[in-house]
Amino acid sequence: MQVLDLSTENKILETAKKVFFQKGFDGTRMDDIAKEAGTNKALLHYYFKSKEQLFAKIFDMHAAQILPNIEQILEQEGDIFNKLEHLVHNYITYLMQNTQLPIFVLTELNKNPDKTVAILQSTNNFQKMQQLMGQIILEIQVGKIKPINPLHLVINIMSMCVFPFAAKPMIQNMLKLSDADYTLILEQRKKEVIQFILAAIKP
Amino acid sequence: MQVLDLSTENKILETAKKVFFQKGFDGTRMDDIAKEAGTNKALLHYYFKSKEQLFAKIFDMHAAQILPNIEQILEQEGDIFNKLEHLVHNYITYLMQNTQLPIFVLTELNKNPDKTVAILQSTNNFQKMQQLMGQIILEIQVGKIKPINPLHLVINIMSMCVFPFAAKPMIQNMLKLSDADYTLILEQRKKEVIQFILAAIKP
DNA sequence: CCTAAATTTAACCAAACGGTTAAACCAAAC
DNA sequence: GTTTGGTTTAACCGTTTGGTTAAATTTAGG
Repeated sequence: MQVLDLSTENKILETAKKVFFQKGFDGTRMDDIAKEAGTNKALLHYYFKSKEQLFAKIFDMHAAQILPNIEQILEQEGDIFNKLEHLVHNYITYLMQNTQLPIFVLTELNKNPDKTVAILQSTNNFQKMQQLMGQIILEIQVGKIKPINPLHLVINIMSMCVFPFAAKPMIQNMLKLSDADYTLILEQRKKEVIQFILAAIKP
Repeated sequence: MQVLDLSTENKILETAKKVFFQKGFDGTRMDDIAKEAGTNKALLHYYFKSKEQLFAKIFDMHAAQILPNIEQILEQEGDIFNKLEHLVHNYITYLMQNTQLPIFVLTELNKNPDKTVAILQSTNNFQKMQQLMGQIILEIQVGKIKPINPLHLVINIMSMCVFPFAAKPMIQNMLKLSDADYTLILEQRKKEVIQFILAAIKP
């Protein structure tokens, strides 16, 4: 939930996010956004110049959030296991409040990989990832976790957290799950996923 | 690679697959397909009636392949660990030859979840999944694998296999990997993923 | 108030789009 | 060689789309 800023410009941004998230760039009509925002097309162009620029604004504002907030995790107390537990828990919790984010970002990034620069700029996530992976290597050397390629560990963690959101319709159909079932399962995964990971890496 | 059937109809189908996979339904123009197939728009309508029908044909022909071939796996010899190893290996190997398939299917399925019916029809995958999960439950009772919710195990396996294909641009950027690096990593995952899974579920 | 700037609206435009049509082409059957 | 059927083409059509424009309305400063 967020406080409503009813200025026209913000109303448009809010609506544009909603529509772009649902239908993607190509599937979205400027008129759709205008009507749903209770205004008209010319207004969108007045405030945001073009469809491309409006989309870019929405994308830039949200795309980076598909990555886990590693900075916050690294600063926390506790051992590596505690940190990973927080990572998974916070990550899934955030995605449950932004269920459309993964498929939106993944789709648009795939269609135009150059836009990845935007994600890179906003957070210097590469260094954070390097830090996390460095920490994993240290723990391996100390024998606190099993030898494992940290690259694959990181990819595994992201996969298990993000994929169930991007693949909801597929998994739901494959396993015949209702919407309520699925929400429940996502909720369970906050614990299941970290259990699975710890079982895999604890010596 | 597949043998070329140079009949116009097949040339169109081949090209349509390529373009739809790259740009999705909304991003694809009938003219794009026509030109790339070395023909013209009227031909597409002559053979396939409408954009929707042409797309439906492509989607129906390929969508089901995003699910792992469980049937083949269940029939194989060896214990559950061997079966899972084959599953992961075959699955990743197949996706490496169809890298665009996951993002294509996931995107279109998300935009129109009703189409999931098509996947359901072609393979009765639900029963196969139930069989696999039943087998997992049995192994748990015998104490051959740790107690784990088979639903989450199945989701974890699919996640770790499929996600790296759907999220290639994101992961590549996040970890600063070249295309060659990434291919190598996907190749490694044929072994890494099953290792990770077995470490997590072996008692 | 009055004015000037910012905001909002409705009408309009050209290009792009999916789709149609009628004629041309071409191979096999007679 | 002519007919017949499927195949291919170029030209065309109506609608939708992103974008523009000029006028109308609201807001803020003097």
